[in-house]
Amino acid sequence: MNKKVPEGVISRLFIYLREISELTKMNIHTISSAELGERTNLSDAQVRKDLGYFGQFGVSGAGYNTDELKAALEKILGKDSTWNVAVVGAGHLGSALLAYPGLKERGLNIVAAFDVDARKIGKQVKDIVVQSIDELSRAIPAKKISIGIIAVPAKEAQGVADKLIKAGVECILNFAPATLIVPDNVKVKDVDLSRELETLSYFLVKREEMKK
Amino acid sequence: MNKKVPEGVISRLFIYLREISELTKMNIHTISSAELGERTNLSDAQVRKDLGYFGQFGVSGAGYNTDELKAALEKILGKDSTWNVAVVGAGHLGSALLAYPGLKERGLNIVAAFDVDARKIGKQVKDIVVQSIDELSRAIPAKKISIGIIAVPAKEAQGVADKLIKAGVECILNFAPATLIVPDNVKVKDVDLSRELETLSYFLVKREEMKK
DNA sequence: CAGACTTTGTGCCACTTTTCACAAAGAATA
DNA sequence: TATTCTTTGTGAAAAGTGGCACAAAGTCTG
Repeated sequence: MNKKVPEGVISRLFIYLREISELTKMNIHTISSAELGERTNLSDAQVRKDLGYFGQFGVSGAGYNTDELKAALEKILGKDSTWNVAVVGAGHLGSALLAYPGLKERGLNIVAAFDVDARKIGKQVKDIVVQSIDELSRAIPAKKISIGIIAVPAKEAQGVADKLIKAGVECILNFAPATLIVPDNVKVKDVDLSRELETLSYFLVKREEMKK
Repeated sequence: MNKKVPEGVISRLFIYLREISELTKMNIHTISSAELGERTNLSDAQVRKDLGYFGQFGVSGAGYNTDELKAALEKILGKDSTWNVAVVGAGHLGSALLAYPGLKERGLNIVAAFDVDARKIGKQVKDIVVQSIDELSRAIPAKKISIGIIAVPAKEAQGVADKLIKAGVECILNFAPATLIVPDNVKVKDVDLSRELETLSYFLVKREEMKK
């Protein structure tokens, strides 16, 4: 059963879970792959195939029981476990993350925040007090933090990544527009907001060209 | 020359441009595909193939002239044109975007912000004053806004998207964890921060399982 | 309970994207 | 200038991903 599961599948599984959770709240207890696909802008075949990586959850002729599917997805995706997260960089973006309630709901607890800027150290957002980055190497193992979020300017990103990894972090979500070089056993996910927008703008450029 | 260019290629072209810009600043005027690949965590072949979609920019035996490649990439990616952007939702994330300096540098001008919450209307971030969402349909065409950013709770996202599209927006960057249904001629890009983190956490779950 | 209908699970095919590998082009050297 | 070395550009092979289509399994109806 251990065929390699593409990362896109995992991402979509979270989308299905989100949708199914809505359905159970609305007291809907059955859904077909076609309906679920419609609600998520995906094809029915894709829905079935994605689920197929992990087992058989449906009933021929009837579809999926939402309660069972919800439970199954939560188990697959590890929603019963929680993880401790640190945010490095307490600027606008870092603060927005600290204040975002959606994460705790999903088992992702931000338990520490760091910054170099003396003016930001000591600042409190919700129940987190921003610490000096010098305390990072002690705090990460002490608080059993396994995910680090980098929300600092591009120039500092690699240095912060190195510190986080040395302190024992296993995954990094990188908001800095910079390419991080990390060891193989560390997982990095880049989220580059300006690049997303730039890619959209390229679409507009292309469209303008077409008009001519 | 009009073979279809995969979207991933465009995204990487922005990465190359970012890197090349650094190099020119450092007075480095030549780079090989191998080096550029190393700096961006991509293979040399990928670099060459991506560039190959748009022409021939290198010199056999020598590599690429960074100044020329920079100019070429800027032209390809439409960095000479600028676009007007609106942010809907002036919560933490929306405000962070309003304050983010990186966008203007890249030709993306946030020229308006909207919110439903009376307490946020009138709030000023940099030189933008948050307006009532009721003014959206007038402001979008008046300010020639072609990109909309949705930074509102999931429940309101579809409604906001409909308003934006009706007002004439052509692209949407959606931060809300919701699936948007839009017409074919509108381009949507989803950025779901909690899903990114959840995907990372799945990686940790998997790793835990492996240990057993 | 028989037959019609619905929907799953999945093998197979088509398409997309990446990697390989090498001839051709130019640089460097002596 | 001839020879060697480096690096590009690009067809062709490989890998990855999504969609089709249909047998099998179950539901529903009269």
